[in-house]
Order: sequence, then C-alpha cells, then structure tokens
Amino acid sequence: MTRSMSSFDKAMALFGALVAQDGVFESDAMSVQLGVPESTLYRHLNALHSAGLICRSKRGRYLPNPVFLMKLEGYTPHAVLSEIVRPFLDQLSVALETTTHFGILENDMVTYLAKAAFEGEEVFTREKGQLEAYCSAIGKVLLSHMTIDERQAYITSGPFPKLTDKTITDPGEIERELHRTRNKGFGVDDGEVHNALYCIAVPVFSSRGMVVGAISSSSSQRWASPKEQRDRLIQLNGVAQSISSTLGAGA
Amino acid sequence: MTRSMSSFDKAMALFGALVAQDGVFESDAMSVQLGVPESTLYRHLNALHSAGLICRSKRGRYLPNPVFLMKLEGYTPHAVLSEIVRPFLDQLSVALETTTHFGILENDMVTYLAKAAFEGEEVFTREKGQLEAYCSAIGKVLLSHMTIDERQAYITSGPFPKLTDKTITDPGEIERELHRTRNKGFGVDDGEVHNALYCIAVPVFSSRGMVVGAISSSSSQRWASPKEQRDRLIQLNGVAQSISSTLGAGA
DNA sequence: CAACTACTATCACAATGTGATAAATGGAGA
DNA sequence: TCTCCATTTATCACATTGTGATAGTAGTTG
Repeated sequence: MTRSMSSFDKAMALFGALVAQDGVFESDAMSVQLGVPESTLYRHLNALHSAGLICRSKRGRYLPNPVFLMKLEGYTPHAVLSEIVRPFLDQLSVALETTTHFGILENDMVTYLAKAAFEGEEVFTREKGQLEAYCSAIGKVLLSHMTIDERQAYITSGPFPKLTDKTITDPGEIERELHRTRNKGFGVDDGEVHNALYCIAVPVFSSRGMVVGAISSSSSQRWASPKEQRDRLIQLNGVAQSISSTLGAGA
Repeated sequence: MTRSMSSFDKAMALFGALVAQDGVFESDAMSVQLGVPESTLYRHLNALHSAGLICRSKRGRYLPNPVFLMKLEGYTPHAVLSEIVRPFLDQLSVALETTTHFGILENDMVTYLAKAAFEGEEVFTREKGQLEAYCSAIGKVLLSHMTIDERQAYITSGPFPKLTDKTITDPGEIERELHRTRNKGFGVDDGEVHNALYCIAVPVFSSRGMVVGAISSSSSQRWASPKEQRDRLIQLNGVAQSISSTLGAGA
C-alpha cells in the first residue's frame, strides 16, 4: 500500500482530478492539490494525452477522450460489480449457511446486483430486483453513509409503507435507526421487510473510503445468540474487505 | 508520433487490449499481440490495478474497475466530442464562408453533434437533430466507411424516401454512390436532401484509422467551379486532421 | 496425479521520469 | 494594439523506475 507509487499512479491521479473537476486544469492549484511540481504535471498531461485518455478542449481544459469513452461503452459499473462480487458471495454463502446479497442504492431504492442462494433457505429476492431502503439491512447501511443533506432529503421524501408489524415507518424513528446503523457499522433488518426474513449487512468501501455497496446475510430465522451474530459480522466484514482490495486503489 | 513510448502508453495499450477482449488475458498470446515480454505484461497489469483502472475477476480475467467507470459516468462521448469539435467548426465556418457541421452515425441516421452557422446562410439543421444518411453528405461518408456487412444491412433496410427530385432512392444506385464516396474520400449532397442545400463532407479519423464522425460544409447555392470545390475539400481535410490529432493517440 | 498456464520474485542494466529554471505562447482586457 | 498573466513548451543533470531474462510458485483442468 505504501510502496513507492509508479509514474502510472501519479498520472492517473491527475486524470482522476481532471475528471472530478470537469476538465478544469489550473497548474498552480493542481500542483498544491496533488503535491506535484508544475513541470511534472505538464509531463503527465502529455502522457495522458498521448495515451489517448484525455484531449485538449481549450486553454486550461482537458476532457476525457471520446474515443476512449467509446471503448468503455460496453461496460456498466453494475454489470462489472456484480461479476466481481459474485464469487465472494458464493463463498460467504457456504461459510455462513445463509443466502447472501450484494446491493447498491439507486433512486433511493436498494438494487440487488448479486445473490448467492443457500439451499433450503428460500428468499424471495432476485438479482436486479429492487427493495425499499429504509427497512432492509443493506438499505439502512447505504442510507447511513449518505451525506447529511442526502439523508435529510430521503427522510422527508416519505411515505414509508408498513410492510410488516415490525417495520419502522416514523421518519424520526428511521433517522435514529440510520444513526445507530452508522455508529455500529452494520445494518439489521429484524423482520421489517418480511415476516420470515432476518438480515444483517455491512458496507463495502472503495479504497478511498467511498461506499460502493453493501453485502448482507439473510436467513428465514432469527440468529440464535448475540455471539452468533457477532460471528457473522466478522465474516461479513472480512469478505467486504476482500472485495475492497479486489477493487483496488482507484478513487 | 514515433517518439519513444512512455511506460504509460504501453500499460494503456494493455488496458485497451483487455477492454477490447472482454477482459480475457492470456499472457503468451497477449505477449505476441502487443510485442511485450510476459514479465513486463504482468508488471503493467499490476500497475493498472494499483492505479484503479482494472480489477481481477477470476484467473486470467481482468475487468475495468467499476469505481473508475463510475467516475466517468458523467461524460458521454457525444457531449465531449461536440465540445472538442466546436471551435474547429467555428474557424472553418469563417474560412469557408459557409455553415459547417459535425455529425456521427446513430441507428443508421446522421446525428449532428455540432453546427457553426455562417450568417446570411440559413440552414435548417440543428444540433442533436437527425437526418437521413443515404442522401446527406456526412451520411454518405459515414456509410461508406462501414464494414461490408453493415453497409449491406443498411442498403437492404430501406425504404429510402425521395426528399427532392435529385434524391437517390434506388438501393443499387445508393450502393454505387457510397462506393464512389469511399473512393473519392469525400461525400457530396447535390440538393438531395433539400432543394437549396449543397454540401460536401470528409471523414474525421481517430489516430488508429477508425472513423469517428464527419465534418461538412453546407451552402444554399452550388459551388461555382471544380476548383472552388477542390479548395474547400483541402480546407475540410485540414481541419479534419486537426481534430484527429486533438483526439490524440488512443484507440 | 500430471501437464499446463497464470502469476510472483529477483537482479543487473539502461531507459525514463524528475523537478528547477527559463523562455514562449496565447487569450482577456484596457 | 499593447500589456499582463496563466498556460504551455523546452532544457538538462540526476536518480528513480521500468525492463526483460530466468526461475520458481500456485492454481486449474483433464
């Protein structure tokens, strides 16, 4: 991790900064931002250009090369993510003897990108299916990592249907639950989506701390003991971290 | 162009190959394909990974990093292309004293991504607007650079409405016209879309010879002499080449 | 279990990236 | 048109990095 950065990483850091700033390049500001001397920045800029990653629009503006973008058109983050995550879910499902999911947030709903079923445990979810976020374990985790503004917008967006008699539907109560979820570092759905469905979920981070999605363990019966739940969480977090490191170092 | 490739270029060449081959990496085949020894390839592979461009799916399979893809989600090839091309069109419009366009092929129709109007020359087209390909200058150029199969599919897809009395509508005749267009290297619309609209167009290539789009010069009156037309073509081609080199070396 | 291929590790050498400095180019405004 | 300022290119001595041959490990397939 702390091994010497290759020239490649440095140039890609510049690319990342450019993309994040809508192509605006101010040499002195960028220099302090990235901790790289200006002369080196221009060399990196040229490297990015000759590699076909960026092209110059006007003075001080560099955009991702459209030809490069076209090459990536066949790939969607969702499709790739689900392919990457699937083997991890399979392994986890065997280890925990439960069904496991990987989900992301999309339009305030949870979308399941991958599912590994554990035989004997029928779970009604399906891949690419959507679920309410406020009551599912994965949803709680993802909502709890939103910015304050985003979360506020979600909380006031209601209404929140009562799916079971355990479903939390009061906005204030939901907000507190999300706060607890964030503090604990994992989300719990204690029969709040479906009477016979109990889940716990933990976040999957990208290497720079952004939340990419969450993985969960779902069972038709409640976990027997606190110890058992703790055990599952450890395994979930282990796998989450494996996924993170598979995703690598980029943003 | 032939100056020594930076390590960056070589690694990005590997990335390009991976993307083009759906992530499949066979070290010996890739080695001969790129002319790079295997040990170096694996170093590049690791560089791409640690820079966050790719991640490992399974043995021998490397996919674009979904986190990286997400960062690029705000950029579409079309939007970037039109921004890149616009200043060139403006300049060309002044030089030729005609309206100029940049268009690409989309679902067998020409889509105009950018337009630079020349005052006094009213042209009915608008940016993001679509036009039939078989009778417009830009369309002819783009169709003429399709693969044989694609072109055949287009020719048989008909029907081809007769927009003016000069419009070529017979499939066989269209095919011959496309063949002529390809051989000449430029396309002509001699009032075939609209009675008072005369255009010539030339292709814009990416640095590896792929056709990205085409630029055209449109006028409400026919060019006076062959010499004048030749002159316009020279300027069109010059600008097309400028755009190509702005797009850079990738793919 | 055998054969194969993906993948990692090491090392001496050379190529390439580095950053300070200086100079040129181009665009916005007076 | 001229001035000013930020962007951009050019140069150079130095040291960090990349290179590729070789050898060895590990995971997969039959």
